[in-house]
Amino acid sequence: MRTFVAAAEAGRFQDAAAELSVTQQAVSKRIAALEKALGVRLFTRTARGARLTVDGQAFLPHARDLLRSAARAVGSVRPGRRALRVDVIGRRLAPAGLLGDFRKAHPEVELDVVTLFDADAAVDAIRSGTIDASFRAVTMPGRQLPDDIRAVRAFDEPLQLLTGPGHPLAAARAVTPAQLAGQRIWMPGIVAGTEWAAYYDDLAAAFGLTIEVTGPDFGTEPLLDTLAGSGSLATFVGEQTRLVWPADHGLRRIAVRDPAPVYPHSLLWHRGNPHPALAVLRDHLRSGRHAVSAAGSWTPAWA
Amino acid sequence: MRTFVAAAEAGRFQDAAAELSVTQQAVSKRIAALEKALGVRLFTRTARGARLTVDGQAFLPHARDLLRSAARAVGSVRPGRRALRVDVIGRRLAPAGLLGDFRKAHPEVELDVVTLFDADAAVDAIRSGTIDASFRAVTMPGRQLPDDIRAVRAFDEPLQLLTGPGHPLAAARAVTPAQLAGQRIWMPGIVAGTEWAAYYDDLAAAFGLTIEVTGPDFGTEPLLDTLAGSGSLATFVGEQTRLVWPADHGLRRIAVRDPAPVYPHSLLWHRGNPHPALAVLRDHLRSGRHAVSAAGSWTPAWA
DNA sequence: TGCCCGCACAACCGCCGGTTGTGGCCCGGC
DNA sequence: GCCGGGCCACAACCGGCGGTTGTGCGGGCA
Repeated sequence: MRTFVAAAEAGRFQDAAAELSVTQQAVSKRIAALEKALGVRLFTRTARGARLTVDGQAFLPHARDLLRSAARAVGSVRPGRRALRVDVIGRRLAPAGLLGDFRKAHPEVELDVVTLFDADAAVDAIRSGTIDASFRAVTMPGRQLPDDIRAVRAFDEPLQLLTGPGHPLAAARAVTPAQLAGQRIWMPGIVAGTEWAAYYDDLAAAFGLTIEVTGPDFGTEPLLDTLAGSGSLATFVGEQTRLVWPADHGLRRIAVRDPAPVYPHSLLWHRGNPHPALAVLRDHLRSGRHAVSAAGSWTPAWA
Repeated sequence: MRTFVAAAEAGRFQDAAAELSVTQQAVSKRIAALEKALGVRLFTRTARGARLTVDGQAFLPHARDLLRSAARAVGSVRPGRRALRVDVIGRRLAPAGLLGDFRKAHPEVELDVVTLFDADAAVDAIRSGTIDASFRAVTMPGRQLPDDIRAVRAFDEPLQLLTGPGHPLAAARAVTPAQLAGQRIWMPGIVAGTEWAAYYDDLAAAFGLTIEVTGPDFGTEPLLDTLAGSGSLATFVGEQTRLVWPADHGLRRIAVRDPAPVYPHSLLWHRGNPHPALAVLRDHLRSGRHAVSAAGSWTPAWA
């Protein structure tokens, strides 16, 4: 591909060969091999060089795109000056959406999103320089952040109740946490010891809820299927969580108010991290309308 | 890259090897070679398979992107079911911008834009199936379209006058063609015998203009430089033409009215072309607000 | 603790992709 | 019209890349 682009730009195989530090014959063989693989002729050979055919013209922007893609791929892991790397809890949760907004607002910033196992791994990765920042709960009960880690409360995300159409609360426009006492709240896939488990433990204790965090995580589709078919099960989802409906199950998202439980997303980073894009991200968080803890909301005491 | 993605998805080199119909050792060597080339470790090898490192997680979406890019590249020249291929006169002129809008409105359509030498080549390419459609002047004086070519007037693009700050008309908000009689209009790079030359010939004859189409085309930058430094030269540009200012030269774009010369862009295609995206493009042209010949505009008699 | 699964290393080898050498074609100049 | 030069294709050659088979090793799990 690189040879093709070089030849297209130079207009002559010989110049492309010089550019790539190979012989003209090597360029000729490379182009011939590419043409054979594609089944079309990319250049018309003349006595004064090689000009693109129509197929070649159509192919050229795709070839450039592929080279750009390859450069971005290398740039994402290049030691030293790699792209900004941010850890999020889940790809479909609010932090991931926020990073999507950030990407749109700053398309020039190379950004990679990863998901680490837990908050401890995230802190370790931040300290070792493996990642640049992490969206996690700022503090866990009984845990203390190391001195070299900085954190800001980035934004709070209200929780909503997700139920099937047969649930007793399905028709409600909003519910209070007190109304949920006694209801079965099912949160499979929550690993004990993580900040999510701590959050839901506190939430359950504060309002007398029954939250089942047991059970393996089979993915969202089976969860949604089960919810849709159950008349008694419900689960919590973040307000900004984007679900992919496998089909229309008649699922209902119901606001929770008085007080509204909100999940406190925070941004963690290393004190001495010099990555220029990190400052851009922090500015974006500050300048955006990422409201923090409106009145009438609930967060755990440790947040 | 394909091996990396397969291994990341499978979680085990052996399964990826089966998927790719090679041995496990080959996959191991490929991954090792990629890691060596990148200078980072992409997988952590365990007794139960291979899991992505943080670097590997960051790399994975870029690898997928590269594979998609490669598939698009192949798709652009795949004989039979290739992407929709449309010829435009110039990459910075209105038809190219229109196709950009079309791309945004229909991101699912694979679209390639090419530029053929002249209208005859475009018609030949349409008849031979090399391209699917062409934005060209629908008819040339004295020429007749073949029976198997369909054409619709797609949209008319008003011309503007482009001058430097020292030009006598630089301060005008609008001019009439009659005012331009005697002024030097410079249109380098227009090849005699093309529809552009015919258009400007007719325009010059209709209003007594002096249009110099001679001279080779050195690109837009030298043209803009010359215009900016000249107190007497001017040129025509399409209203929707996007110029790249090399620097702020104080260039002025001045509307032309009473009547407004408009360039009649048309879409040409082959009667029997079954490409599904071609119908989408034609629908897009019909449904959009691509006004044709408003009152008070001028076009050549042959349009 | 022993088995077994899964990846790495070693040795081997075919062929891919580079080189040098040469031929042919097209265009421009004399 | 012939000659010359520039540019690409073809041929022959060869080293090493990338595949194979065979084997070693380490870490879970019974």
